[in-house]
Amino acid sequence: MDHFIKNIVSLLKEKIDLPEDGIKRLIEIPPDPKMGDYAFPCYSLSKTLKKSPNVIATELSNAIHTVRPIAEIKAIGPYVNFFVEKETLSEITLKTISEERDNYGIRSAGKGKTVIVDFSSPNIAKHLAVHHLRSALIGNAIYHIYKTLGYRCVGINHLGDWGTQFGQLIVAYKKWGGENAHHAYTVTDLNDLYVKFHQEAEKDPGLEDEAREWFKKLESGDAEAKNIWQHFKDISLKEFQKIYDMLGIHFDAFVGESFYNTMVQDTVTRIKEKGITKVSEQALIVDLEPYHMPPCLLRKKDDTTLYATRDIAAAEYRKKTYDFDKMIYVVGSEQKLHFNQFFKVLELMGYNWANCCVHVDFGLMKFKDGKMSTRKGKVVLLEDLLVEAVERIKEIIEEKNPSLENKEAIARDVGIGAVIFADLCTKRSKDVVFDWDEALNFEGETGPYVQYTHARLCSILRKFGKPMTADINFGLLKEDETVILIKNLGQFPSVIMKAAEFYEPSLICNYLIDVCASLNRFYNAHRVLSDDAELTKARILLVNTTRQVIKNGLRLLGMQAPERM
RNA sequence: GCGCCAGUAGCUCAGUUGGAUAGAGCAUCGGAUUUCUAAUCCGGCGGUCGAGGGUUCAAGUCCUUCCUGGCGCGCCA
Repeated sequence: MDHFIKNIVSLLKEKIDLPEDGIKRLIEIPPDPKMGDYAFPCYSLSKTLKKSPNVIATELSNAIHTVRPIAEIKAIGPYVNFFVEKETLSEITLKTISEERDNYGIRSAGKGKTVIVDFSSPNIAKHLAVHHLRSALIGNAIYHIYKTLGYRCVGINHLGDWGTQFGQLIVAYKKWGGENAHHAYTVTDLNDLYVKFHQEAEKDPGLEDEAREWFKKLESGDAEAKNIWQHFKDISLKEFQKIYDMLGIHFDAFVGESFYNTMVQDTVTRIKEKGITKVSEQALIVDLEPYHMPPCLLRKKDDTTLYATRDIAAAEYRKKTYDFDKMIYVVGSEQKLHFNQFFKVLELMGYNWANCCVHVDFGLMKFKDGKMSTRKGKVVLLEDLLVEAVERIKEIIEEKNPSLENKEAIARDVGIGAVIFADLCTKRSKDVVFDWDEALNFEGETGPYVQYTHARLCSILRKFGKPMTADINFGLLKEDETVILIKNLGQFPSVIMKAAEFYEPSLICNYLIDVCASLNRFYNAHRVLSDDAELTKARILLVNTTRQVIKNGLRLLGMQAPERM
């Protein structure tokens, strides 16, 4: 907590020839609370003072004296260790949380600044599958994390709704679409048409030309082509929305690639005017050789543009429309090179905001025995996974808490939450191997563990049933399990800051696991409700603030915090 | 071939600006409940941190070479 560190720095700065900031940076938290609450390592001083760090630590600890709220100063090896008054620690932490409630953790670091989060961004006319999960969940979490830090956030779903494949689909639809005319079209039907097109195209290569023809019509605004394409888009969006609703994900804008179709020509002209383009093998490129990258292709030899061109146009448009301070692209790491190239082109175009663009990449999702691929039909549909997770939770509820009211809704919150937590729990950069059993295993460090802990706390508060107060005797919260928990609670704001700095939602997951583990240790060792009214009041405050922190943390991840389960 | 990412306990992973004894969960073995939800908690077992070399008082963390796996490398997105 900043409060104590400030006090420690002011004690140390009298005796140490280091800037305040330097001292502050060195202060750390000892691995074992028995050693102290904060520690100052003396290694870096030993060079200038030409003494061993142990000697310096001893001398320093003798030279400075305790002042409230620092209770004790002790040299242990090369460290000066500080013990704070537990009462003050508890009071500051718990009062802050119970005053700020749902706002605990909110900061104003981003006040007045705008962040764009470009995430999920699936291709239309295809199902959302489990490998689409990561971008959606990581992006959603980052959106919430930045919002908590006071940024104005704009969540954009950059739909893949443009390209030659829509020419193919139109051809297939016109030729064989009647077969499904007896019912409302679904994404499955579109998928079937897509597969059928590729089967037929092998026999009849003329189909590819027809498809190119239709895409050209689409590009030039042909009414029939546009109507059919719009129909595909409507069908897809309707299905996507159903999944986003299940996941509790909201976008501020669904703006697909098609939207930039009218702008790309101007964009290309602007790039050309900068004199950074050249023609190579009939294509228009930006040579990135000086930056040790392959060239960025802007226009194919048939004069049509590529996705890099559309990305540049989109970036220009977004800067103009939203005047963002940061733009975050949550896209798989297989596109790392693409983003490096495209950011470099923005820089070469002279946009000083180019370095405000960030590619937040993540490892890909694979099956145990190979890659996922829509072409081979080797995918697990996202909806199937979510439904299965909810079903599985329902069985567990039936077994453990059959009298629970509102089982459906709670199973939904817990099942979906389990999937969200499992996906966000590992660091972004790691590849994830999808395994049904693993994805649906809810024991140990999982979403249900966190939600269950939350539900138990709610249960205690219900049973207590009286108004709570932060006006308690903080001296009663003194056991080891209690103090560790309180210290954990106080770390929440800095964990959010760190998660934002590294674009790493997994830090929130790890933190919540920590808090819950501390809580459960406390829960097992001490009774909250007892005949001792003062002690009960104090522990109730601890229970309520812990509940609040868990709830706020889950919200950052896009998860619900059910009060019973 | 070149570039990027990953490699830590049997399995899945923490360990971010180099610091005190490398930590969790799962699995396995043993224990805790007259109790606020046992979807919990405690203990045992389990490690040449992929390998070698280097920098440093100090390296899982930084540099370097190599090994393994994944991804990417001009007209797909």
